[in-house]
Amino acid sequence: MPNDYDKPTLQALHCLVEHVGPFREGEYLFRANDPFFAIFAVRGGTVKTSVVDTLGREQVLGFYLPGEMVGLNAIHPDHYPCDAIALDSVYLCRFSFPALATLAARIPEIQQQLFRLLSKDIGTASLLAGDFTAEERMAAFLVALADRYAARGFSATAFRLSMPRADIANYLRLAAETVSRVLRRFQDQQLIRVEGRDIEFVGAAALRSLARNVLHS
Amino acid sequence: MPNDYDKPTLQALHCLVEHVGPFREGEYLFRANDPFFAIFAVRGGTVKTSVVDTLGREQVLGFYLPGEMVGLNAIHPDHYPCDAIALDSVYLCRFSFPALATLAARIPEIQQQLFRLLSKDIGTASLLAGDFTAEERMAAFLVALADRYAARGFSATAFRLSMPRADIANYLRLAAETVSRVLRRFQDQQLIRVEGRDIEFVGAAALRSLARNVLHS
DNA sequence: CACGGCGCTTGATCCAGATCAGGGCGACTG
DNA sequence: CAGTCGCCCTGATCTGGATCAAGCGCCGTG
Repeated sequence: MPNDYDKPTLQALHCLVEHVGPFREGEYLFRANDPFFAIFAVRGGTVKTSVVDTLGREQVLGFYLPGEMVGLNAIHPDHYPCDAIALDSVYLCRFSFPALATLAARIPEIQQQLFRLLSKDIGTASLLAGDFTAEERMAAFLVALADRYAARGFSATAFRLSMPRADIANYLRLAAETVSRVLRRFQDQQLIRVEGRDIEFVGAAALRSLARNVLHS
Repeated sequence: MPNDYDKPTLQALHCLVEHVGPFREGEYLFRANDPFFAIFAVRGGTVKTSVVDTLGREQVLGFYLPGEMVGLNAIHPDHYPCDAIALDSVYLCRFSFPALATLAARIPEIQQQLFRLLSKDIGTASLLAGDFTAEERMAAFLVALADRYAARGFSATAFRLSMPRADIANYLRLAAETVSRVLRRFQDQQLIRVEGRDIEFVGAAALRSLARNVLHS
């Protein structure tokens, strides 16, 4: 979250936040249909959200890195519409939503920030929507991840994927085999270096131009 | 918008709303990158939103029926991220967003309602995201439309599509030819009756069961 | 250290839906 | 009312990515 609030605002926020964790890999932060009561900011680790349909098939909705908010899509239905699962060791800040909404009414900056977070999620949700090629989707995924890491002060050219190939594939609506093949092709074309879950950008510009159409023109 | 607000709330809302229109078929309500200043409620007609990528190809993001809100996804980037185009004769209510946000800070019900509208859009944005068959997507589209019409007091079993096939196809990430073929198949299977843009549900239950997985299980 | 199991890769085949091509029909327009 | 232009339908072919089917390296476990 932005850190340019004034003193009393920070203090108020401090009162209603609660540190939770660690969650271990595979643990649920919340499950679909749990009653909605709080939103979460990731402090450390990575979270994935997903729904499972009638019966079995999982659908990955998103990944959340440190500094990002989980649970905003639960405000409307008033219960969580998806599962949230730790991909590694996850630490969170929990914000009671009723308390936060009350605070938002008193402090316009908070309200504004919430509006912005919500509105932003509408945009990112429609990212994976288009009909793009496997290459475009993969490039967009990598570039978006890099940018999000960069925004938090991590390296934008080398990082480690915290999710298995199967989850990436599912998220991008591809088969795991296709993810493998596309990554290999990218490596052959000197766009990236891949080693297991470690990614290094070599031709960031070319990668970005592939991603351009997806990251929504 | 919900109509169970108390008197002073209604009065306040009344002050910052402005009736605009009519817009004629093909006219723009706003364009991508226009500065954000207001959100709109559709009073009559149908609006589609879309983006066009570097150069040419249009991507339809959504359709808005009477009673629905357009422009919520512009709050975050602070300018409209898409075009909004009238599909027929469109009448709107325009809400200045700064004024609305100020009001929301005074009246918790308004704030809550805005949060809900925003959160709801996150959900619907991820509807078309899954990897579903052409049949599932089409069924989901028809059922969702019917439900939205029903929610506004129109018939849930017979309605007129206000958009051309090409827009439906684009929205569902299908080819226009596929839309044609699927509609015909539905008719052959006694699920619907189609005549040009007029749709009538015959086997609503079967249609719903097709749509079930998409309308997100 | 052998044994499984899991995550990842690679190759071969298959198929849903895109694309290409053509035709019909209703609505404006001169 | 003939001509044109959109929009819609239908058939034939093509293709990107799914699916099927192995193999391979790595790690935890008996």
